[in-house]
Amino acid sequence: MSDLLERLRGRGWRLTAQRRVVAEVLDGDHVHYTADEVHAKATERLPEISRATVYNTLGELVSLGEVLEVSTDGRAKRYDPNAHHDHQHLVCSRCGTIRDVHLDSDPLAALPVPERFGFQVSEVSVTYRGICPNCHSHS
Amino acid sequence: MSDLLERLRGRGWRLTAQRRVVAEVLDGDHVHYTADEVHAKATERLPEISRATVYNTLGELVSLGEVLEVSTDGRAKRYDPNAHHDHQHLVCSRCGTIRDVHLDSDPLAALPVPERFGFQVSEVSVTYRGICPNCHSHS
DNA sequence: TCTTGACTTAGACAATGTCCAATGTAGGAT
DNA sequence: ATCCTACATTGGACATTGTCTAAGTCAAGA
Repeated sequence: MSDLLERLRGRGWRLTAQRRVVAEVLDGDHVHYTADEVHAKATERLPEISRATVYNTLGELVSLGEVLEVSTDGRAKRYDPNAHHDHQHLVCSRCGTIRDVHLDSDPLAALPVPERFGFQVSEVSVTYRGICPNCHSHS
Repeated sequence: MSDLLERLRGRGWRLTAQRRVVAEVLDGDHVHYTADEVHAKATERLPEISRATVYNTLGELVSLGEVLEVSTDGRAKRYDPNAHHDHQHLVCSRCGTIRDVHLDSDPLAALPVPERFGFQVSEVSVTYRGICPNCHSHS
């Protein structure tokens, strides 16, 4: 993730302790925290970081295309640092955990042109829901 | 939609003016209101209806499988009365309007079994995003 | 028509997210 | 090394969306 910080600095991002901490928290694969979870974890390393800054920074990372915003339920959005690998999500309807998954075929191809109603379609997201093995064995 | 009311009454639903009004508001195709929009429209016909009742009734309709809950952005959930026809959604990233669309192929087939990680997948939702013709011409 | 349990209500509360004015600071300029 | 200043951060008020509860109301069966 440190190359991320380099890349952003090259784009004129001012590098602050707060931004570095947020980026560090998001580091890793299969990480899907809510904004407040990111804030809680960031607070462990930088106790005075404010909620507003975390929201701002996450929003910037999303605009810059470095992080994906995932709204799986109607609850809090989750942030996915794995933005450079095309993937979709598999969500457990019981416990809410998320897995990244990779598809066989481009879901955009499944939408016939007449069904696009003149929209310039630029993005597709596919969410699979089901019960994860862990919840299933405990039921 | 009046057959809906009949069906629900058969399932032990007590038929009240409030529930009738909510169902009437949801009547129609390509209707995707938020809960508060439903409340506003319901208020036109039944001024004293409360927000809590609208939320309750929508929740019941969803549990009964008569209405779909759609969370397209991280904002308010929208309610889709077209629950009995399999379909997906196309959302305008600018103005937020939603169209129902129908796919060529089953999106479940695009997820290879090894990518299911032992989940019992029961549901798929596909959301396409883009700029609608109206927003595009006004840009 | 009476009765009763289900329904509705108003408003407090909770969770998530946004905004703003005051303050602080990264990094280029000197 | 220090100074400047535009950009970043802060805290707290506010907004939006949704949930809960206690008290009152009513649909529909007896």
